[in-house]
Amino acid sequence: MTSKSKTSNGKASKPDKLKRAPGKPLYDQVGEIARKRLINNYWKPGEILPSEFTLAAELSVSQGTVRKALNHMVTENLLERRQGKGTFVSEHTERRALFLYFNLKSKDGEQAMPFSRTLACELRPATEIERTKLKLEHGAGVVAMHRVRELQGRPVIVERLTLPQELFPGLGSGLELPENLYRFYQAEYGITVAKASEQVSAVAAEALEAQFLGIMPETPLLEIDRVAVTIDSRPVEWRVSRCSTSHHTYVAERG
Amino acid sequence: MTSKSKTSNGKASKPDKLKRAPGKPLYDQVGEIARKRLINNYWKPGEILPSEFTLAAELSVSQGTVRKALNHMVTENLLERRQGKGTFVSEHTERRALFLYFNLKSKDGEQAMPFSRTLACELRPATEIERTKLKLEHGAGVVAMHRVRELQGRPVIVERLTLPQELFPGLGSGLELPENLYRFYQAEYGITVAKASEQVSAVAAEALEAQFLGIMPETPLLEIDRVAVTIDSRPVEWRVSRCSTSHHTYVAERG
DNA sequence: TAGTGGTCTAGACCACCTT
DNA sequence: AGGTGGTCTAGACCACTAG
Repeated sequence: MTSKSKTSNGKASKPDKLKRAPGKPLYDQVGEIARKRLINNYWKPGEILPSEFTLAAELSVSQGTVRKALNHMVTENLLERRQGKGTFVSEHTERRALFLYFNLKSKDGEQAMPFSRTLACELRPATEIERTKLKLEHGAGVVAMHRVRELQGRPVIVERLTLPQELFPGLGSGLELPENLYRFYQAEYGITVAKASEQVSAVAAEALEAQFLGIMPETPLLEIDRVAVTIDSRPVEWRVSRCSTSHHTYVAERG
Repeated sequence: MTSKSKTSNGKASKPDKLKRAPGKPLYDQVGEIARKRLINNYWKPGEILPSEFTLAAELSVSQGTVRKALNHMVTENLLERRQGKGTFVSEHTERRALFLYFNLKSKDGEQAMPFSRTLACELRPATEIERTKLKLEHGAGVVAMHRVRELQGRPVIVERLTLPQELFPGLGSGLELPENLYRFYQAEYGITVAKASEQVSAVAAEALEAQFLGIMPETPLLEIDRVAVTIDSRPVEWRVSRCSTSHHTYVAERG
């Protein structure tokens, strides 16, 4: 082991030339290196990447191979390309929060911005279901929050959020939470939500929920159970939203 | 107009050479031609396409340009590629129906096949809401059907389907409907569903629905309102499914 | 062995942005 | 003018499938 370089850690420490590996296209290897650089924050949100030619030279592949790898990451919303300027690491902007991670639309066609009030925030040990959802060890702690979210001035969502305490040190000490949480996670804790899985079902409103939403108890609500994960699939947030669907619907495209 | 050929109709009648157009990449033009050939059934479901080189020669572009156009259509599930064999027009298989267009999963992890019983089927003029959903003219007729669908032997979904009569001549004359409707539309009527938009909300079970599902009236149900469209975005089917979510949830991936 | 799609390269030119 | 990503080409070689 005379070489100091490592091709596998994603650092820019003069990686060895990439070699064709059986069943492993070069562009996948380029993609893995790029992913690692995002994961370990060597490339940070909002920053510009080296040009395709620079990366190609660094990794001893052609520009077209780098291009294919980066384009794939663009389809995953990890990178953004701007002609004439360069390739940038995606940030959690307002637009992204709304289009990618907020799927309640008004039945009257309007896409409304939610406004949230945080009701409570506590630190405590994870329950069993929380450990399962967030893949936590026995004894791990969580930050648990409650919110009510309004659309067009009307309370529409009551929400319970659970985060691994370990990933968010200091969170929960009576501070005002911003509207765009994923941007907050990214900016304050270096944690980037890359995708989320949702399970949707119908439930009856409990007494307290009904009060917050200004509806009758037992009214049918849409329950969205979401686990958000990082690029490397580590769970970051468990969120259960209960939504009044009298004026809004949850939308999805299929196929 | 001395030339008999038309580059715009998607037929294989010796199209003119494609030319670079401002703001219109060649691969988009190739994609448009390929789409038209799918739309007018010049290339039929299950059939093999000419090889990349053949298409490239026909359209006077390079193989790489054809490749880019076809790959994009693969991501839209319009085509399938099989190494060493060729490129094929997608069919509505069992797999596709389940993975792309059936999004209720058992909470116990099992992915169950639905089993459907058709309760009623009638021909009648479209209502106003049906005309809106299916983009029909005043006075147009529809085929309206009712189904109950079971998962693991348990009735879980009551479903109302509405189709434009014009697109499905002869449908509704007391025939048994198959489980995979989209394959049926494709095989019997040459109509291919390419994608669908869904609006999900929570509703209370009506008396009759409750009876069919073996639950109490007023139980919260998940309502999925889906409009399915063809490659060229013409509405084909409006489907409203009301689902009991005691043992199943609707799943979606975001980001 | 021949044909197909899949990978990779090298180079040309274009469109856009910055200086 | 120079740098960036975007398009397009041409050609080489590989992997898989078929007859």
